[in-house]
Amino acid sequence: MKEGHYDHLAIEAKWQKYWDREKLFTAKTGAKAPKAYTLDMFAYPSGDGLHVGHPRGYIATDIFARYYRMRGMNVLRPVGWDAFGLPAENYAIKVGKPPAETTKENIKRFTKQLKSLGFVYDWEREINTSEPEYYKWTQWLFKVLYDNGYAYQKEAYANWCPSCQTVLANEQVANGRCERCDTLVEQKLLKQWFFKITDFADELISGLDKVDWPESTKVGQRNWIGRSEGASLKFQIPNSKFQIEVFTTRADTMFGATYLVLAPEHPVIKNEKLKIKNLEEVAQYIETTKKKSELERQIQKEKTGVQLEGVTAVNPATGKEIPIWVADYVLMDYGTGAIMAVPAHDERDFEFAKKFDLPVERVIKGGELPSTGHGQLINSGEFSGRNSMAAAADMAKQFGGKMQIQYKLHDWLISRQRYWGAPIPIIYKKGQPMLVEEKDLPVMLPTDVDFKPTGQSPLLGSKEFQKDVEKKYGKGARRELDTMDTFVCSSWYFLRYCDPHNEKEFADKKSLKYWMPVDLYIGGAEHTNGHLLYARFITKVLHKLGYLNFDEPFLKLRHQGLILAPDGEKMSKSRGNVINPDDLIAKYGADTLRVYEMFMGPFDQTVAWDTNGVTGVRKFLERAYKLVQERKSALASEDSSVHRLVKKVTEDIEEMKFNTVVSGMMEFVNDMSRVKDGGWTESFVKVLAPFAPHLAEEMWQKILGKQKSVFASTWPTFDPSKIAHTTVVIVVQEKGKLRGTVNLPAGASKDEVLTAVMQDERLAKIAKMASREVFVPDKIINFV
RNA sequence: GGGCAGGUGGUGGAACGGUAUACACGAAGGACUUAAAAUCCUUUGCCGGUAAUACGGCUUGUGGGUUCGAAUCCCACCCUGCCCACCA
Repeated sequence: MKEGHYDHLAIEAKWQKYWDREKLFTAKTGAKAPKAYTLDMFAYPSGDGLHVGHPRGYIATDIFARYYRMRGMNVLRPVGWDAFGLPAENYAIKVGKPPAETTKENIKRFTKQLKSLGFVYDWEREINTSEPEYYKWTQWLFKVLYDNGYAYQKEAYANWCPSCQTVLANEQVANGRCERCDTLVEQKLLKQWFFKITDFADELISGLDKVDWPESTKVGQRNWIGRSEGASLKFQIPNSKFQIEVFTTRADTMFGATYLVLAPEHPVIKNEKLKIKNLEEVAQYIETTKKKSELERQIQKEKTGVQLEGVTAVNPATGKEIPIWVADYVLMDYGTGAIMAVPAHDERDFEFAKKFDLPVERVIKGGELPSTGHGQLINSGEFSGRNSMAAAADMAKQFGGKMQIQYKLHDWLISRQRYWGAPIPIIYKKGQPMLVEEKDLPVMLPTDVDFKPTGQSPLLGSKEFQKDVEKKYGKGARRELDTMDTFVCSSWYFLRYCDPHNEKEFADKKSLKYWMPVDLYIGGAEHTNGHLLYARFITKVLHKLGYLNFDEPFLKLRHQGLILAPDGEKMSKSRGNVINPDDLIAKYGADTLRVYEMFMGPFDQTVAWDTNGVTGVRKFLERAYKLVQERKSALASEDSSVHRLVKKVTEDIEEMKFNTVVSGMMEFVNDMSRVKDGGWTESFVKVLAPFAPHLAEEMWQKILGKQKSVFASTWPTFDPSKIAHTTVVIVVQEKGKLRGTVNLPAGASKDEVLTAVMQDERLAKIAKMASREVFVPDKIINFV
């Protein structure tokens, strides 16, 4: 057997059992020690298991949990399963077993994988969103929202995925396609349940100022919420009772509005009383846009449209009648689904006007058309001469409009026509919805269901589901058949972790007060406009209703970077480039995998997997193991290198610069191999411990002979006075170019440095030729 | 089109006003071995120069600027990745 080799399988199994037994990471609610709530975005237990990319974030939180523990903090590091939802259900359909069964199997497999990586989760707090003990409170949450007017039902166009056979929230549609299966999404008019997230739009924006999150994530949320200030204006259709309401951020350009444009879905078009002369042509246009819709909207943005013949509207500013068009560059989703077109000062309107030869009226002085900036108003009646920015509000008011704030954010559509989710706790009686009473929660998800999606809710055929409903709620009572979006389940799970087994409340106030908010949250950046927004919204609702004493759930958020396959592509089963952690753990050990993933590159950056790099890390661990064995009994005092190492590791962990922690430890081991001194071993094992916990525990207890876990020890401190080098290398430069170095005791004066320089013939020559020199103590002397 | 993050050896990256290329991978050579693997040792930015040293020059996407000194700060441009995208 080679030197330094260790039996990772035996060592890792042994210490994993030991940590379980010792319960070192069981969180204690109410303990005096400062709390550290360290959280991963919980996993959905898919059929594929973990690939090597998944644990990257978990390794980081595990490092923090162990590090905080050693710093004497009361650590909460919980684990659970986002078990409801489409991926789990689709997998179940694929293998032809009920999702409850496959989910259980998958969780078992995931659990084994997570344990094999040596993660110290507090398994006593494990939760599973698909179990009644959990979803009872998801349903309770729905009830709280409904009772307070934050949950409502409405008929509206909704994103329908024909493949998943369900509606989707806006956040689950990307480029007009279903985020899960990439199918083109259709618009369907349906009666659905919504959460009023738009009520919190402003708070969701302002709250971002008080959290420590990546700037890109904050920007992403602000853009998604899409707040803009403007005015709502009304355009009368002559000789009718119809008015077209538009939203504009540029009320100041009203005098330049030469036509109106309606979105194809605009309801007024369907009204027969409008007497559109070319109704057939219009209907045809609407039909074609519906078909092409999202697909052709990509980059080819050639404007199309049809005029509503025989119909005009009056511009309230000019009093002139202007034409009305239908065009798909106006979206029904945003504002009122209608715009006033100002071709002189808007690029899109300009393009449209050019194509269809519509009049262009300049109302702001200067610049080539279309000019989109502000400036002095012209051709604007009594407003001419004023600054456009300052005049906007006055103008809107003058012509019957009002100032208004508009958001891109829509209310959150939470109904799903799928089986594997929490049932919505609603009963219909004579078509009227009413809440299931709290004492009757949870509404159990039935098992007598063909869970394959059909477009109808799979719960439709269940007898079990409707059993006893009439007995409780009277004749004709029927349960709501849709289930909730899984993002509802995951919008509050971090609260449940504080008190996961509570049967009376979603979590008791004391536990919430003690643990929340989450101190460090790590997960993927893809959740920016989904989970992270929803979780903040739910927190704000519960805060407003007095259930919580904070209104931001995650104080510090960081995203781990993606790990790509060695070919530089995303890992996926279909590409066949997936690297499985199980194989690596079997061959090299969990410690090696952990350290390598932290060593690969900056934590938040995308990196490609390189299995060759893994062997380098394994070699490092073996060298370290061998060295600790050799030096354990050497008598010596700690020298400056170990103080420097402790400083570097401590500071870099805090900044999440794990890659340099590892390289720092590697350098240290390389240096120490040349020194016979052994006074550093304890501190070294301690700083290694969060990264390679099994090997460090082995070193600590078996080599250094300690009786207790290394994680029960205290994190080493460093003495700044011992860090300074006693001798320093001073760089000698000529006009900034390196010419040589001199070695001197630290703190040498300029004269002492000059004396040293003069002793070197070559450097002395340079010094004599210089007119002056720049001296930086202990660093550099530059002759100019 | 907009926003954000980046561009440093053959590769992942380090340094983020003060010796650029730490650490690791890969590659080359050597030791051990019948041999291979493993391990250990040495070399490894580019160009010139030399028998080999010595020695010199160049180099952090491109071009400017600030500075005694710039990968690092400022300006302009080019390229890559991610997110958003006809949002009125």
